Amino acid sequence: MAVPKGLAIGDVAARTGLSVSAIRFYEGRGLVHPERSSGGQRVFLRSDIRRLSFILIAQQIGLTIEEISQLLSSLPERRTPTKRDWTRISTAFRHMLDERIALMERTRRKLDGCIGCGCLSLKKCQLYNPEDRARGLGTGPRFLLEDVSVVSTET
Amino acid sequence: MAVPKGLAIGDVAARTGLSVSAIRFYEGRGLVHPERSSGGQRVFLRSDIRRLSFILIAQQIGLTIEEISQLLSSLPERRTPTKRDWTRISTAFRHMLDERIALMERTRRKLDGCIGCGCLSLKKCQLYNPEDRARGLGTGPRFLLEDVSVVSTET
DNA sequence: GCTTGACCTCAACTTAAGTCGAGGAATTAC
DNA sequence: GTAATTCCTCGACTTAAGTTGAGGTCAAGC
Repeated sequence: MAVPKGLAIGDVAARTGLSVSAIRFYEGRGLVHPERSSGGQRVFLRSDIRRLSFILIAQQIGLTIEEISQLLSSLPERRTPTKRDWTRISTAFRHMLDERIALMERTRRKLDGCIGCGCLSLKKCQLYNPEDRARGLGTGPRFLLEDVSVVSTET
Repeated sequence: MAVPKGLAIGDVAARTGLSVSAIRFYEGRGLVHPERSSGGQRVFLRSDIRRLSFILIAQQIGLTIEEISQLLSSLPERRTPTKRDWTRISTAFRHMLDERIALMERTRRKLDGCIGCGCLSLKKCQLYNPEDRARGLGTGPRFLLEDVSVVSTET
C-alpha cells in the first residue's frame, strides 16, 4: 500500500538485469514509456519492470524488437496490465514459439531424408525447398532459390 | 565424362541461388576456395556448388558463418567430397538442430508453466532463469540475469 | 577488333541491437 | 554547501552477413 514512488533507470536496470543503455534504447524503440522528473530524469512504474522482463524473455525465444513491440502494443499504455492482459500476450507468444519449433522440426525431417543418401543434389533435396527460407534473422541474401526448377544438370 | 571445365562465379550464382557478392564474401570467409583463371577470374569446381548449397541450408537452420566454416573445414579441401563425407557432416548438423529444438522446447515448457499464472514475477518465473540465455544471435546485452536472487521485492 | 556483358577489387553502406564515451546537469550524502 | 553519484543527450563504434557502387579488366560475339 506504499505510494508507488517510481523508479530511476538504475533501479530498473538492477531489477531486470538489463543495462541502463539497453533500457534507454528500448525507450527509443517505443517499448517502454517512462515519465520524466522535473529535472528530466526517467521515472519508471513498477509495471515497467514486467514489460522489460517480458522483452528479455521474448528475445530469448528469438523475437525481434519489432515483433516484441507489436506484442507489447496490445498492452494498455498507462494502466498497469492485468493478469488477463499478460495471459493473452503469453498465449500469442506460445503460438509463435510453436511455429518456430514446427519449422525446425520440418527442417529436421527433411534433413533426415537426406542423411545417408548423400544427396544435397539440387534436383532432389528437400532441403533446397525455399518453403520457409529467409524467415531467419537479419539481412541475409535477398535472392533465394525461387527458381530451383531452372537447374537442369546434376551437381 | 565431359572434362570438368570449371564454372564462373555467375554460373555458380545461378545454380545455387546465391548472389555473386555473397559468394565472393564466402570466399573471403574461407568457405570456398575457387581457383583463378589466367586473367584472375574465379573458377569454381562443381563440388563447390554443393558446398555453397550446404551453406544455404545451414543458415536456414540458424548456424552462423563461423559455425558453418567449422563444419566445412572437416571436408577435404581439394578432393571432391564423397558421400561418406557429406553423411558425416549432415549428422553433425542433425545434432545441432536437435539441440536447438530441445532448447526451444524447454522454453516452451517453462512458458506453459507461466501462462495463466500471470506471474512473470522475478521471484518465481522459470523463464527468468538464465539457463541458456544469450545463446542467441548477435550482439545482445552482456550483462544478464546472473544475479536474479538479489531481487527481493515483488514486482 | 571492338563492343558488350561478366568479372575484378576495394571501400563504404545497411540492419539489428546495443555499447561506449564525452560533456554536462540533477540528486543524494554528509 | 559541496562532493560524489547517478542521470541526461548525442554521436560514434560494434558484429554479422552481406549489398552497392566506383573505377577498371577479361572474355565472347559478330
